[in-house]
Amino acid sequence: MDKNNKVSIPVIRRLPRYLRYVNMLESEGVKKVSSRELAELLGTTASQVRQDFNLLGGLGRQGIGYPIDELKRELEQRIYAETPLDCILIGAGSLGSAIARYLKNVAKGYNLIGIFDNSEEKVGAKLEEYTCLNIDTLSEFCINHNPVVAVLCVPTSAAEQMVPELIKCGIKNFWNFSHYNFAKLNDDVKVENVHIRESLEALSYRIKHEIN
Amino acid sequence: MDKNNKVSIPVIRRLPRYLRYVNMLESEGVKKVSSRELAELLGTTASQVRQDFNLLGGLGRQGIGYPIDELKRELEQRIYAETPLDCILIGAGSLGSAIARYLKNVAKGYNLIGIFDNSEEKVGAKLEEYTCLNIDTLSEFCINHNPVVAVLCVPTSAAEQMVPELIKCGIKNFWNFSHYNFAKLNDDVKVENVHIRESLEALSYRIKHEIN
DNA sequence: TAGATTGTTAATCGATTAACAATC
DNA sequence: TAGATTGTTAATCGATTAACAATC
Repeated sequence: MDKNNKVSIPVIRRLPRYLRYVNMLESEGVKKVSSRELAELLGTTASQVRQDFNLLGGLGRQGIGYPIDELKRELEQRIYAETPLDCILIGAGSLGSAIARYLKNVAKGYNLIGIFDNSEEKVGAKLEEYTCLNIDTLSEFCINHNPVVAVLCVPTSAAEQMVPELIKCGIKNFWNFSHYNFAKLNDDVKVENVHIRESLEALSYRIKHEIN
Repeated sequence: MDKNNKVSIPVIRRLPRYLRYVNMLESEGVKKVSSRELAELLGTTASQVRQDFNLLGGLGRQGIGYPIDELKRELEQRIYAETPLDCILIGAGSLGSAIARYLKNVAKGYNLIGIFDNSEEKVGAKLEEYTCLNIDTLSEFCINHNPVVAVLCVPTSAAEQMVPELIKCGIKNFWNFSHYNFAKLNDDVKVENVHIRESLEALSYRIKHEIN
């Protein structure tokens, strides 16, 4: 919509961060903030803050700064879906359980509507008030409930099988904790990867080679 | 050590990915791979693969490609610590439990030596064969066992309190799942952030604004 | 030899930072 | 008015991609 096309991925990844700090400042009763102050809090530059906020539509005022309430409203309006996004979780292991809990109790803009697993011991179990469903019932579930996001908390090999099926079910958005590679997929499929292993290995690399 | 200073953060984040694919190819019995083939698998460019692999010290051979076994050896040698890095986990909630499990059973190059929490119900409980310890015993534990990495699976407010204490205990490396901001900290402190919330919010932004 | 593919330099692209006129 | 701070353009920086001689 309108000029959002301008917003690049690096900027998008910074917006939630800004929102966190804006919320923090608001809860402290702060009414306005300058790009310099915010940059200092975040450990970035005032230039970057201004460049980024500019995309939000000129909320700032010369000599004054940015009004917290407007920043918050604008950021929330941009980030959160108007109607919560219905999502399903695939994989009810320990990570899946943690993520289910997060989606249910913390995440804004999402609505967890089902949890699936393929193992006998998991199916039927309770997770956060959800009964874990058999993966075989997935397509039927999707026809009835039309989830828009799938959260992948399964091993990569399982994701390999699941993803084509999920896409067949009409799901185009993925929050991916597996290492399944969406690279060569359709352009209209959106994926946010959380690659825990790669993060941990980057850390050991940096420790070993003293890179900050 | 030697020419590793050259390796930039973006490259470091790609190395674990290369290693995954190299392992995959090896398990399929493949003996050599060209930059073009690997690029296709990963969804990147042959140029980037060659640039990156060049930093590993010229393993490739013109007209042939890169030998899988040497690639694997070199990548592993770079990424994993010679001696596993002793680490402690702070926060035994559902995410902490999942991460403990991962560190114990999956992660290479790390050795989980203790789990801490501040809540009465958690302390004394068993997680993956570890008995959850009281956070008050942290500094004593650190004096005795000298962990080198702390994994933060606590809320941001708890991290705010904990981090200075952990640093006082001599810990300089952090795998951070909280939103505590290390920005203005000492230069010799290394942090890898896994910001789940920000990833999820970036996804909803992209869905809302149709950005791929 | 001819074909393939590297290593590496050069060109391009995009993101970050700096600068400064506009203006509150 | 003077000081502060924005919005925005220009400069810089770094990362990615392209090109090609070297060589297996």
